Amino acid sequence: MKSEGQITDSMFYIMTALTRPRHGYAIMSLIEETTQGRIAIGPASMYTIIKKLLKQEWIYLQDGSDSRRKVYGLTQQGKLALKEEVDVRKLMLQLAEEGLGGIDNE
Amino acid sequence: MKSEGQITDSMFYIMTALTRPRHGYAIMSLIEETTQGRIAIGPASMYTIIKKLLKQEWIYLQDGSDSRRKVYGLTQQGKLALKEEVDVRKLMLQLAEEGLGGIDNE
DNA sequence: TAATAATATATCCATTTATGATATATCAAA
DNA sequence: TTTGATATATCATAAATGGATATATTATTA
Repeated sequence: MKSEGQITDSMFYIMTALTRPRHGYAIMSLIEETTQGRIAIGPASMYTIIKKLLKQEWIYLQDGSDSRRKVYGLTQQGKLALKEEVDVRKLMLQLAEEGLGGIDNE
Repeated sequence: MKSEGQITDSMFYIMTALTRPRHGYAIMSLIEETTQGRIAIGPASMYTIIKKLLKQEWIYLQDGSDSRRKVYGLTQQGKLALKEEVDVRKLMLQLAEEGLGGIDNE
């Protein structure tokens, strides 16, 4: 895929979870619960992506987080990036639904 | 992510494009055009994924395809898989939109 | 008609991403 | 007090991705 910082699936899911400030473990749980276990991001992926998002300044570490519960949130940049990503994903979803809807035969 | 055959972004895009039978080059073009260039899948990724989807029997090679234009389409299995994926993606999109909508402050 | 551009499939290989396994520590509950 | 849940973190490996490149065909156009 193109563009410097492509938003991967996992990044998208994590950023989505962070539209409300959450700590890492809560992010994983939310995604797993929301998708009824169909998508699960393990700790390795999680913290890899968290690091990347921090460096990119799309998320921030909330002040007052102790080492036990590190709470992250989306920065304004992060929100903008997510908004754009939502638009692209909506487009593709629409296409998929149109396609699936129109074909009942083989 | 979990489950044997996780559907990646690129797979999803390609499968979406194949809700209507298309040959490889047309798939790439469609995705690039639809997303206004924001997502582009190169030939390397394309044919890697095509192979995988064929093996998985989520797509089939249409009879009568010559070596110049190999037309692929979704199998019933493929359609089912795509449908499920659409549902999960819809859920996450909804979450993202709710989250973005609700937060205007920092 | 010769050359050029667009169409189309295909693979090599380096890079980037993702992830299972594992470690460590804290807290709650039985 | 020990078991299970919560929570962060990393290593080593596996998987996915993409740029570059090769090759062939078809269409265009000078």
